[in-house]
Amino acid sequence: MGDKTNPTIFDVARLAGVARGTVDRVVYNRGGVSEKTAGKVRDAIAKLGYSANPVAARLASKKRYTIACLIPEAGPGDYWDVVKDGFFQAAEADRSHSVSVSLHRFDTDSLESYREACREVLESRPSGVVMNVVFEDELRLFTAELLKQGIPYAFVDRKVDDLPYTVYCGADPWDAGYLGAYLLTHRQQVGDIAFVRIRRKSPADPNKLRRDGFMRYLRDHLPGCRVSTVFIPPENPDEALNILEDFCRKHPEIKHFTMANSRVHLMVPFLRMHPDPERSVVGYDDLQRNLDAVREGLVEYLVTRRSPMQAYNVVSLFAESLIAGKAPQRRDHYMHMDILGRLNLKDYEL
Amino acid sequence: MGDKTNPTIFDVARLAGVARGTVDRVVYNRGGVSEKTAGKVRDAIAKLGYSANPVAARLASKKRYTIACLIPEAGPGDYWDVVKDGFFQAAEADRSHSVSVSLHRFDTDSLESYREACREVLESRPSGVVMNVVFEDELRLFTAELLKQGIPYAFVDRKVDDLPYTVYCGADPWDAGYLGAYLLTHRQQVGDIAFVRIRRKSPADPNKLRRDGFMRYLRDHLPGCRVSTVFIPPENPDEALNILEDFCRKHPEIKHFTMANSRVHLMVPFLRMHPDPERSVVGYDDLQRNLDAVREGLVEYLVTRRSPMQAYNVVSLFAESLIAGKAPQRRDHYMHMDILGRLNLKDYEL
DNA sequence: CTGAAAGCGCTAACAA
DNA sequence: TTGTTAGCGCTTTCAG
Repeated sequence: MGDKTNPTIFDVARLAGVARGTVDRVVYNRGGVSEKTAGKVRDAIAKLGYSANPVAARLASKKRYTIACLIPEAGPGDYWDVVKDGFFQAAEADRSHSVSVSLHRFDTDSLESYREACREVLESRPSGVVMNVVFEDELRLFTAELLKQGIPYAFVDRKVDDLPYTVYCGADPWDAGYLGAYLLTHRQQVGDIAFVRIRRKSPADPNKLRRDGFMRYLRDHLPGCRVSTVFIPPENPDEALNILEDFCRKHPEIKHFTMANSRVHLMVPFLRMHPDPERSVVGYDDLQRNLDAVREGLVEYLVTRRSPMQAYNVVSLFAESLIAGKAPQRRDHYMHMDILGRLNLKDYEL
Repeated sequence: MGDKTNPTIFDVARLAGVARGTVDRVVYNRGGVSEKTAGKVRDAIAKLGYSANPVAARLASKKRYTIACLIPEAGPGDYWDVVKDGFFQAAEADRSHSVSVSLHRFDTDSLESYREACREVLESRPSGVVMNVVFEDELRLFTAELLKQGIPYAFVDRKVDDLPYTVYCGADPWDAGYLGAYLLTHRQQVGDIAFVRIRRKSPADPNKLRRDGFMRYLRDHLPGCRVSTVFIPPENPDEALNILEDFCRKHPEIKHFTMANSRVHLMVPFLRMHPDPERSVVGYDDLQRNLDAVREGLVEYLVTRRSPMQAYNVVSLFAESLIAGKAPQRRDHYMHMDILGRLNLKDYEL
């Protein structure tokens, strides 16, 4: 058990008969090295099993990386707000201050605002871009431009599979929907089900896959079950309350409710005013307001993944890959879906 | 927004009018500094808001820390085996190779073997000790000795609250039991319940708290419910099968089973041979064999926390604190309890 | 008790 | 295209 001290760039240089700088150049393919010497260096690296010491690299490097985050606008405590926090936490966790994060937001109801945000991102000449998928066609145009400019990008939450992104962190929305349906109906006497949706101005529909998964579970396990949809406005609690009350007057037999988006907390006023021990509600995502609703017993289960951690992960993995100058070990990071109920809420945190 | 470059040890030294080495001495209270200069240095540190750059520290430091892990013996894939993997992963993740881990195991049925293991640990003169709680009285003696020798220690999984440990990572076993009872009985027509236990040679009972939590839930929510206990041998699958078959012949009405330890997989042969759609089984801990049982539909829910990650966390937090030479930011790290069912198993991993 | 200085392994700017 | 070298911020040894 000799000194298990790792080979250094110096050892490689000596073995290859070149200077340390040259080794560095080939390790990070910075170019400007003849194929012949590069080969010698690569041989030496292989022979010694060398891999760069990231601690030393970070200390020596003064380079700064800026990651542009292109995500939807959100009010405080909303899903994308929490995600944003995760981004910044990752940047702050980098004690060497070599990575920073910039935010570019758009209105999910306005393609024009998305275009504008993309333009902004491009202008800021970032080292990389982290984004979500909303307007897929436009996004393809955007990534084409990024590719042309040599700017790598990563996806959070949703992705477009056939694009050459660097990393992805997220949970499969279809599976989440499927699980949600299970939690809502399993072991239950189930009549019909109410699917509560958000009234939107645009036809964008970010939660389609969750809904599909949900419906698929029902088709598989409760073929006779009927689903009624009801739309509520996100910005007007009173109106939402009225609509839900109205809906329940018309469908007094419906005891099972779900929402596919992250805002099941919008149902809270209604649920609070009309308690019903037979009712079950299942929602998604770990917003504080949703957790509160579970704690209060208004929502039975939440299907979640750690959204801040998910966001944290993309930027740290992405940054790592930028700094290391190479693709990450693993490209897709599927987050585990958590089942959150009143009894396992206590120690749920980032 | 000038250069937000952090103050360095050099800045502090200059402001305090001392040498860098001296600053280092007071930062890590290495001693050998007059109170007067130490005061000046502390003032300078406060004024500049200085905090050491861990990247540089790690690079410069040649010191090695060895963490002795004192845990029960375990066969491959058993709970403590998985935990052990987490320990080693944490040591490996330390690219600077400054921390290493050593293993000291004992037989949970033998106080003498525990004493022997403690002796071993002491002889190895480790920088710190990570351990679990089995023989509490003996453990108190051991920690007293550690204290005397100035060796800090951390707890994993279980702890003794009133001891001056450095860190703890674990989940509250009582809460886990409470949650398990909920998952087993909620929304169900519940008759009596079978509590399957491991036959042990010694009176040690590591899962008492889980059982207490479980029982408490029943008392709170199903006061009429009766619980029958059945003991199976851990090392003899055939006998276990017979015992369970026998038990079920005598109690055909019992449809709800649970085990408080990590080895619900011991029931698999029985469950496989006697399928019953009305039966529910709830177990604990994320052993591969348990996950397989869930995947196969034999066990409905598992209450888990990420055991490898939990182990990984103690070691890295503990190591961090050893290296930094000070108590960690947070001492108790309660892990979130996961609810694992067939539908959210897919992306469950470290 | 305190200061000075030689690294840790790598990066990046400059020279050759 | 390649070599050289001055740091990055901290630790640690050796003098004083």
